[in-house]
Amino acid sequence: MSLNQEISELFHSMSRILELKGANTFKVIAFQKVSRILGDLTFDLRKMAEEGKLEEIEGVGGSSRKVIEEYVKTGRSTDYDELAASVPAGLLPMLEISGLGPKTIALFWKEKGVTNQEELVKAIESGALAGLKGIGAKKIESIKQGIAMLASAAGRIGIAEARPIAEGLLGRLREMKAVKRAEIAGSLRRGRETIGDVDLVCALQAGDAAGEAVTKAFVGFPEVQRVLGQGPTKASVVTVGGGQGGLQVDLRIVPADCFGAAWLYFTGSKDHNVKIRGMALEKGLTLNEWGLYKLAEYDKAAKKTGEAPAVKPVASKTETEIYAKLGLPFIEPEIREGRGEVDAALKGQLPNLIARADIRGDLHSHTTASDGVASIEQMVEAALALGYSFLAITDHSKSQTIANGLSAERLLKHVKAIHAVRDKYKGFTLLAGCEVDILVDGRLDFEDAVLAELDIVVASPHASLKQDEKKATDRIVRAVESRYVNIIGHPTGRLINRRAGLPLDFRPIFAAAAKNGTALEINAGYPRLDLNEQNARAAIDARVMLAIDTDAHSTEGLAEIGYGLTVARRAWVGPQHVINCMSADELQKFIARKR
DNA sequence: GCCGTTTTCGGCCCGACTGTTTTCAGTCG
Repeated sequence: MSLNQEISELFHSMSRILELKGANTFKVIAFQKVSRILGDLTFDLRKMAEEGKLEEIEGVGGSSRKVIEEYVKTGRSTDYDELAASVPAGLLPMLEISGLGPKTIALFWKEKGVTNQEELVKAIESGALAGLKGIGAKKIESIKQGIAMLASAAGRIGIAEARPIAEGLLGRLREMKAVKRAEIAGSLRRGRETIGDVDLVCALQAGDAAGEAVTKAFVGFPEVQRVLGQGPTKASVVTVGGGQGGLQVDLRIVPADCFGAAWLYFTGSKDHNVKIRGMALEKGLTLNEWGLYKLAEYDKAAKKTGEAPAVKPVASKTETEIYAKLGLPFIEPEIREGRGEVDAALKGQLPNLIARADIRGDLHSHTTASDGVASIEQMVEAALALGYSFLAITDHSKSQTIANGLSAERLLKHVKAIHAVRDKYKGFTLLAGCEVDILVDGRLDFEDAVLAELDIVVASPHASLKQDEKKATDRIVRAVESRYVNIIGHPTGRLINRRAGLPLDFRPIFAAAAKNGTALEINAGYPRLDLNEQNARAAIDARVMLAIDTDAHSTEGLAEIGYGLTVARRAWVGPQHVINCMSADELQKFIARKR
């Protein structure tokens, strides 16, 4: 774990302990914010600490600065140690139990001596908790369910697993007459690589007060395994699919006139919402899921649960309109993470995010020559159908025996075959390449003389992914420095929720990549998505060029670039950062410059 | 704990649902 991650987790733990101790909520939130911001940083905290610049980080004040400085120097924090000693360590994991919050955990601890989850289960079974103030039979039952759910939950599930489930439910909602519009919100809309739950927002037809009927139908959909809550404006369920314990889906229903406000609100992130709500207050406005209102009018207006307040909003129908009234341009959902997007928007410095139309070709693909299922011609036809002007065929090298990797001899024959196909497609640039293995010590799987015959080289790590940081980093740097390597494919080799991948120190890698003109790949294939968004953003900050490739093994695979673009957009990447957005000529120059 | 061209003190986003309540606390998002 990197130093930044360690300190981020330290602050997370401190915020949790403070929560349990019933500390001022805003102090809890302040530490949570520090934790999140430090976790997202693209630069090293040690350097910031040494230069005395910690308080320049938004959210870091005097107290947090001291904690960080001490930790950087000594690897510990006396503030944290004191806090940790003040509550039983076993209480912290109990906060993960759904339906059980800090107040109740503290109550059980102080009144019944419950200090961990095991003791909680015993206390429930023995009936020891009955009779405590505010604790009835239903509450006990809900805690029991929460414990069972936690035990069966697989944690956050991947975006590619969650999206089909969400779209299935959306389809059913959209078929209902009372429903005017239904959309995905939350972290799924923002495109996070893993999803804790799915948020859906649904607008009713004008004048239709059928919210109750919609939630009733929703909780009865065949995908629904369990109903967690249900009212006229919202419902919460667990679906059958989506990991071992099912996937939680929250539906929120609003009148059509409030759709923009609700969509904005439920898309989040929480940090983004807090920021723009603060801006609203500064302008004498207040923003909630119903709309943006003049504060004075809003305070006086009649309000009923589940209904828009009885006052005309300043804006509410579309997100664009609400942003505009706050003095902001539209902010793309992928960057609504409280990572400086609102300040950038205010300064007119929002990034021009890369879009599907900017992609002119794919530089990492496989054919039947190794482990793909399509021929060279079929892949070219598929690329043409996508409107691409170039494609690189990059079959595996010899070490990948399991993937039918090519020997030098087979590779050179394959190059000839690719060039023969190339000559048939005028105006299209077909590159003969190879996805060459980066061996354990950073050498490549082919001699330079072989690589010199190729139009483009993608070098990727496939084996020995459990090296220590030093070895792994040296290995990748060596490949970056090779004059024949144009792209490092899936640099860490991680698989979301399955394999951590190489523990790389990216700073020397970025420095070498920028200096040598080697691009780093965002592999668009799920569950790779490697580089991830943090590393991709740090890469462009370090002036490294990126490639976004599908690593397609079929013609259909070539079309699946969406999640790669999502990672890039979340990393504030624009077309100017990505070699797949170059013209074929510029790309050839980018490759030639290195040799 | 953090923050500031209205503020160095006094705010900090806010609503829905549940359960245990006779008017609200806890939890969640």
